Amino acid sequence: MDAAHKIVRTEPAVIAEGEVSHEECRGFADMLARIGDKWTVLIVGSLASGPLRYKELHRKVEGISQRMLTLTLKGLEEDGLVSRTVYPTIPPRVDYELTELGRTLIVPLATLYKWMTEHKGEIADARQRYAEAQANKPMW
Amino acid sequence: MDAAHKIVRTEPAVIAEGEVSHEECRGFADMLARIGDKWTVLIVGSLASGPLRYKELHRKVEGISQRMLTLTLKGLEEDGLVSRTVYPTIPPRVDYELTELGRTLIVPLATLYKWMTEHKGEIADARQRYAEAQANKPMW
DNA sequence: CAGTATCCGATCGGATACTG
DNA sequence: CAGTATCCGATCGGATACTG
Repeated sequence: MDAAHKIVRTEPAVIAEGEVSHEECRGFADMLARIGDKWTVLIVGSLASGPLRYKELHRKVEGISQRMLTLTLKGLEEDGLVSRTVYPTIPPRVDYELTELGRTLIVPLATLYKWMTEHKGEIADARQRYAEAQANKPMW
Repeated sequence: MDAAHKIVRTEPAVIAEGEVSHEECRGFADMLARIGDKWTVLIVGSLASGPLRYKELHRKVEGISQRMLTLTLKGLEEDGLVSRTVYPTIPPRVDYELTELGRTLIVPLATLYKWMTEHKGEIADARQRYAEAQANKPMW
């Protein structure tokens, strides 16, 4: 059925100027679920300056629960963005570090971060205007 | 209490090389919840090539429910990223269009998109390696 | 056409207690 | 120290029916 699927796509290449196929969008959205996740970004940001131990991360990423820290790190490790190194000492020590792939992610995240810092004022203004417009709408 | 808050921050400026304060990170994370949202990105991408009506968006962003389309558009409008224009005809017509601010968002999203397309192969490989490593771990 | 309202299962994610 | 396991309320988000 994979073959049948391929036959249908008779004109695979150019879709339109700047347009993106449905499948590509879905893949994009799926990856975004990981990359765009709040804790993921905070953890990657924390590891940007060098490797950290589990507890150091827990302290640095304020507000994260053990559960979310562990789960998010597992996801990052699975995606090859973070490496996990166990030192079999007593007490045990585990270091987390960005992989080469993980370090490349810092660039687009920094771009996003820059956009946010540059436009957060405008967004705050827009929200206020929106709130006022909403408040003035009902007539009573 | 806002004043008291300010007095505490006696050394506001430089935090460290590349470091970001806790509050900044939180704001970053909060904005990410909007910007990094799956439907938000898909809608902004759909509107990148020009304004669309509600139903056109519904068709273009495959798989979105009316509920999520409406809610996400409201959020984007609230943040000033999308404008909503109502034509009081019968039947009604409503156009959604990226604002100037919304159009600036395309740049960082394109950067992220580029990163994903460039590295999705590596991520897929990493996932496979991880899955195999997991499968080989238990000894039975 | 462009929504709104309601219901309701699924996932998220914190809190807490326990473990190699 | 670096987790795992369990519980459980909160939010997410689809499906469906209805409306100006």
